[in-house]
Amino acid sequence: MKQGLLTGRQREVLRYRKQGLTQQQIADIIHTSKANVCTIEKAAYDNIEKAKETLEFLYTLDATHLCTIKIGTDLFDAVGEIYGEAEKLRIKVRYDSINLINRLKEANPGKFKGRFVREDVEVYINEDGELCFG
Amino acid sequence: MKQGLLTGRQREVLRYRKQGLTQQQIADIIHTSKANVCTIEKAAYDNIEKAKETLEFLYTLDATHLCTIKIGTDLFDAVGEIYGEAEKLRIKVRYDSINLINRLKEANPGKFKGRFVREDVEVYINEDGELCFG
DNA sequence: AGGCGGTTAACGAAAACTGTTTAAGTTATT
DNA sequence: AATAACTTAAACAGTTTTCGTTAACCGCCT
Repeated sequence: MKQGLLTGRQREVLRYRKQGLTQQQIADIIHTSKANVCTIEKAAYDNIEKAKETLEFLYTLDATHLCTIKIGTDLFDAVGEIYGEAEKLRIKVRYDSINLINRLKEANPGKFKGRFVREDVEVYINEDGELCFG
Repeated sequence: MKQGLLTGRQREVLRYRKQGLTQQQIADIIHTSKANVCTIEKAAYDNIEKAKETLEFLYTLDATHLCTIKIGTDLFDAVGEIYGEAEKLRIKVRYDSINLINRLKEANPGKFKGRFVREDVEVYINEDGELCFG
């Protein structure tokens, strides 16, 4: 039923969508509700997103540990720490402060509350200055 | 904890492995057994494989439905059917009989028993003669 | 033979995922 | 304004993953 991340249902829906069918038309064909088709389609795109992120991680696996942002840290201090540590390694970070904060928040939304870090965040950097968080 | 397909544990193990540590060394660091490190690493590679397959599917999403191999069909008849239908569409299949059978079996091992099909198999083809099965 | 690196199988518990339905909400088109 | 297309959220039951343990197994090396 499953190849890769996508269930049989999800592949089915994506194919019909590629053919230009509406969610209602697909629902009729596969004998379910249009709401369900919507859910399945959404789940499919979530899975595709996950697949991309996974391979993305592989490409940044050559990164080395830069520092740990401790719980309770202010985001602006975290940025300073990251720049400081990167400088020690003589690596130029690929992001300015603003983008760095955005990347931090996007990487793990649950770990941040306003300006503060709610859980330790590991920071990794590769020789190109690309960052990733774990 | 999860980004993409990989759990935090899995990313952790992959990073340490990239640094050249043995499973036993990693087990000591993360306080578990080497058997567990092995399992986690294997699961990580399974997930990476899944991610690749998922994106692979996306690239073949432009395929159109070619035919349905009905349950109980002999594999060799299935091959004939696929060639026949492809010819109707004036598309040259990218595989000879042998490779076609291999691709069929690999695509969904559970659906085949010896020379026979145990479950309906949908066959799709794109304009390059590339096949995929659902 | 014994140590080391790696793998596998079996099993339990907790967590996450899947397909559905129902119901309420957009947005776009006519 | 009305309809169609689409989105979202909550809740459910069933299934699958994940992490961990224990114990056994293989190949290689000195």
